[in-house]
Amino acid sequence: MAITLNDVAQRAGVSRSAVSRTFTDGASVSKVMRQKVEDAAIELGYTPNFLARSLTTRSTKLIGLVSDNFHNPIFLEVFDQFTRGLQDRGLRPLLVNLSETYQASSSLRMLQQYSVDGVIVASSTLPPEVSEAFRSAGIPVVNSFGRFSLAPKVDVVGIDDEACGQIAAETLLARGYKRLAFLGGPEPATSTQSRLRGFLAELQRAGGPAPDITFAEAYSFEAGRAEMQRLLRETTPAEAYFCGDDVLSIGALSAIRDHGLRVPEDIGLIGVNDMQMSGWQNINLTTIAQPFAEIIQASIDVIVDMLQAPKQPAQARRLPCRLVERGTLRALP
Amino acid sequence: MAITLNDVAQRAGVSRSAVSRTFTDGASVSKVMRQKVEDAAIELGYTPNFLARSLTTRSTKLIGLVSDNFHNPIFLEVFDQFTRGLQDRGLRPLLVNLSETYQASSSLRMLQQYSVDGVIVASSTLPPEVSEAFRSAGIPVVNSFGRFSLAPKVDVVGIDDEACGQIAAETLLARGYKRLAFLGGPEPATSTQSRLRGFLAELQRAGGPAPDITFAEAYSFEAGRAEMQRLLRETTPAEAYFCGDDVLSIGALSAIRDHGLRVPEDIGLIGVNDMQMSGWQNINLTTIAQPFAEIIQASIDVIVDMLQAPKQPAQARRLPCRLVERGTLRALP
DNA sequence: TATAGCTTTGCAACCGGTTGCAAAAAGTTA
DNA sequence: TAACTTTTTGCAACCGGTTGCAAAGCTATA
Repeated sequence: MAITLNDVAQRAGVSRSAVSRTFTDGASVSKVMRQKVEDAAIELGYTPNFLARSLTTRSTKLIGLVSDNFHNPIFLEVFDQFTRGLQDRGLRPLLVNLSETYQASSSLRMLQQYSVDGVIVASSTLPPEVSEAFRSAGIPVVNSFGRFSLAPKVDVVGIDDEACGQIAAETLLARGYKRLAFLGGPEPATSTQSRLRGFLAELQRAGGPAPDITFAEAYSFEAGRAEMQRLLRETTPAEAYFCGDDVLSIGALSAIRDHGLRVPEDIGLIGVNDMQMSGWQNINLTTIAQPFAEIIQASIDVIVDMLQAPKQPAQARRLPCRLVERGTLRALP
Repeated sequence: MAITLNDVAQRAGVSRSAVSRTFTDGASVSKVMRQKVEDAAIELGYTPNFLARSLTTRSTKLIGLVSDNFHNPIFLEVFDQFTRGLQDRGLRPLLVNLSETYQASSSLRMLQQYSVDGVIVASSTLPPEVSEAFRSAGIPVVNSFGRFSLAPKVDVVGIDDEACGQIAAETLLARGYKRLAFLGGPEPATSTQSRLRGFLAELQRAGGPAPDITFAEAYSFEAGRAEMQRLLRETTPAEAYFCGDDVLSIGALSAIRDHGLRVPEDIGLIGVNDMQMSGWQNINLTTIAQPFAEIIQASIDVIVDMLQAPKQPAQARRLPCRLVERGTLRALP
């Protein structure tokens, strides 16, 4: 059915190896030979079978892209950039959706069966064991948006969550907010914990007051809204909230406005991520930007390096965040 | 490095075929044999190589998922559901990002090289030639969210865009709006044209007035906002706008509010899609829902059917849309 | 023109599996 | 127990490629 190497060889009247060689760069073929083969190939519409090739070359150019984060709007940007970045380097993303029902272990087996060259685990919420399992299986892996650690078991590229908390604290204090609060993402998430730690440390250093601390159920609009509704109902709200991420902030924002209060006049809000939507004029969220492009670029670089020279010791990279000022905090005095 | 069939055969003291047979269902193996092989396989940690297998079985279980729509928030939901649906059927999505810089033709060649079993083109904006190229190459293909046609060249699953326009017209008229307008997506997009046609037809049928007609540059927040800003600046706005899609509507909404007008008191707005965000309380967009889940399910069914019995004549399926009432249109009188 | 050195080519084995076929083993029946 | 079925098993060829090796073909030098 499909045209194979043999067909081309026969048509061109040469050996199979000759055809193979014209299609692998760096191989030695004379001009005449190459011409004959290419003519035949074009005539027949031949394209080499990558998977058959992978059998001997031991490289499929397939990269497993696994994530559990198919609900947060930031992931549109993340997928877009990952797929483009991989494509640009001749790699192909094999997508794995690791939502509740799917076992991490079965995804490992599956990606093994497809002989992926490497795996990118793009998630800030999956436990480190997921990435570690790939590494133990001998598959190059990088955990994008993962947690920083000094002696990581797998390569990690992410932001400096503590610095992020610190920036939030500095920003709020500089604007004269006194009663501060932390409205984090899911409490067990390591990103939540690190941001909280950085936030508290900076407040303490600056001699600021201890903030209220609560957690939303998830990094989602609904969870942010629900938690803020609860806070407005059951507590005296703080002057300003440092929220777990942008989508959560937007949920909180909607709860505050529905409660008849104004942002930033009555309550200030600062998020994390700077997803595109946060810049929309009807949202206009002040936030701490994650350098998505850099994180993704670096993750791909790490994987590509591992493909060439595997087995370097694992390393965690922290990329800096930066404040993006918009309209949900009052101005500097 | 990796454990192969041979290793297991040797360890179990049986032939290669025996091992192969224990791992292909429907093959004849005795209990004793199977036990021996399975023991050896577990001991060695063997998993069959899917790609090597595909060489003879001619099935990779790989499905190309190609899209150019990595910016519209609806595609998060779409990707989530596609990946899960495919996974549930033992298929694997190989993602292709067909943004500006990438040629459709090169993606065809690439997917051919990876011997994908089929391709899903998930886009309402890519030209039909993209899907058709796959079909001519003999690869089963379905165009999800594509344009309906009576004699399609490839299988299509989408909504009834004309009915969608009709629903919009009925809805607006029923609420007593008089000066109506159409603020479509990109003018050349076939979805835009069909919705407009349905909209106009229904208005005419009902004896309503002819609407203003303009188009945004893209299905995006910025484009919707920019076009609505222009309309507010250069024209007397209509009483209600039927917008190209939700994200465009939200852009228009932000422009209207920034202009000091209220929705729905001064201007009404109805979108298309019903993406999750449209239900957020601070957006609360009245819209016409696309049945995403059904479209995706049907698309996967179509592909799966084609894998079993290829070469049915192509067919276009239209799934019904339905009105979702929220807060951007005034109430029924 | 003979010889050495380099490049090009084809052969055959291999990558990790599957599968048709015939021989061997097991199960039935008389 | 012999003859006949049916099931299980291994052999060997094949899927579509790559690659080490040695033979063949060229070019350059003496």
